[in-house]
Amino acid sequence: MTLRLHNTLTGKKEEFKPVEADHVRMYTCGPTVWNYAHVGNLRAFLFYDLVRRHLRVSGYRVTHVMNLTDIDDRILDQAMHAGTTITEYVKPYAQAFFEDMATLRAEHVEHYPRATEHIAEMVDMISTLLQNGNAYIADGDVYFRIASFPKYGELSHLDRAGLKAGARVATDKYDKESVSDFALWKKSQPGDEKIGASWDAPFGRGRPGWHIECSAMSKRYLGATLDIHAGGVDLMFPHHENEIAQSEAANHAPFARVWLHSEHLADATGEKMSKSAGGFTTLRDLVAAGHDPLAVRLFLMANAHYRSRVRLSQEALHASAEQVRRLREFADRVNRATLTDADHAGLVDRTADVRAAYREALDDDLNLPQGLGLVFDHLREANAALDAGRFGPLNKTALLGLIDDVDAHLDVIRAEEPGLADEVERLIAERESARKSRDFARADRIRDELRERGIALEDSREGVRWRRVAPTAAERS
RNA sequence: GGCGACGUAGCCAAGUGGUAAGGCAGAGGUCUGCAAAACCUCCAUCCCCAGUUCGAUUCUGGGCGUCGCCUCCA
Repeated sequence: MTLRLHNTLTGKKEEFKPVEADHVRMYTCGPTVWNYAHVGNLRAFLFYDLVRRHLRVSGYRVTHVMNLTDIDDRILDQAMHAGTTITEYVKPYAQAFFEDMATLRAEHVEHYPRATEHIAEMVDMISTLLQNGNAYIADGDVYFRIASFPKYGELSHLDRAGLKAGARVATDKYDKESVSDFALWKKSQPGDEKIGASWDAPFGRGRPGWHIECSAMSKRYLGATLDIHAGGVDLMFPHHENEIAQSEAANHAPFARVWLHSEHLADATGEKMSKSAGGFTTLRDLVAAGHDPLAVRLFLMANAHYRSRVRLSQEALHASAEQVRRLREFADRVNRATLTDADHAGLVDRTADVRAAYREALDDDLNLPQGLGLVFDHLREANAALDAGRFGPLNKTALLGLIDDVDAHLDVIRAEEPGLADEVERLIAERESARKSRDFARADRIRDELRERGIALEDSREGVRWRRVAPTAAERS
């Protein structure tokens, strides 16, 4: 069982081997905090979460860095219009990002560096590039000289000729040597000082270009060579390509050994969800519409393989919610099961098989959808054994193990429920006494009442159970 | 114009050279005071055409369709 990952650099699945045997250094492109993250962004972030969780399952120690881009053209524009500084402007969105990640149960990563707090590192790297002849100053701006880096285009498999033939390469309004040279440093513009977007540098006062932050910050926290660098497919070109050029030209070392790119989330019409295009959905929108964040998590992470496009839809979200419900229902059932002396031996064996197969699916380029399919298939057999009363201690142990394995990635099963409110408990007791006296009308009234408040009751041999469900339509309107 | 991906049941989706996981939705049952949950049963021949092969959904070529990147973007 070895972990294999699809490396964009080679276009193939490769056995994963970090530089240091038991330690993985991973850098992932985080949010630009100029607005709320939309669910497409969140898909990428949850993909990172899947990667880091599975690396840990695989026995690695992980040092994971996710940057926050807190300076870029959009932020500058917005801060300018709002009449505030970029630092102030960005605050609520950075906070919202962390809230969203917490809501979606993404693990905290080791470092969340912000671009504006690492200007010194960027200035250093730009200086090096200038000294090495990989960069030049033109009219106060500093550009990377692509002609000095022959490997340029290797990641995105775009050749220079293709770039030039591109219909929409920016017109040469700057004094660049080549149209595709990109900015490392932009000289201060009139309004920049007022919004706090200007810094001193040996090559003139200004602000960093977009790409340099990732090169500088990854080096600062992880060193010159990363084991894994991940991001959305749209970052492949030019962002990641530029990172490679800057880092390798400055460090004279390979930048990232494995590149992972997650596919887009499409909106309901099938088009890429994009902030600039207007229509996009945030986590807050979905929650406000009554969707369970855990269902959103499962949908984004496991509805489809990370390298295939998915379309956001009510049906798919509902299907994910049902899957969460079934998994939790099952875990609960296993925990409460009345055990028999004899185990169901066949089931014990098959649970072990499924655990192994699940692990293999994840090891095969993180195929969580396939792994989950195996698990659901097995749930049926396990539930049948539970129904039949053939369920012993080994069965329980094995199945709890499987649940743990799955939840190591999904983290939707054992997410703690809010405590049982006293009032709910009282109403359940009340309903029980009504049922005993065969006053079913009253019993049903109580159950309906709770249902409207988002609590479903279920009667079973082991007694009454309750669980949280989406509030009914009557409740929401 | 260049590069690339995808097209599997009503919907989402995994997958393999030997006649296609799983989930949602739907139908019929078992169980239940009624429900719910759970279980049982049913529900596809994999866009089209040609080729390779004993055999292709899976390989090759062509076609049609959808989408992405080449520009800020997860």
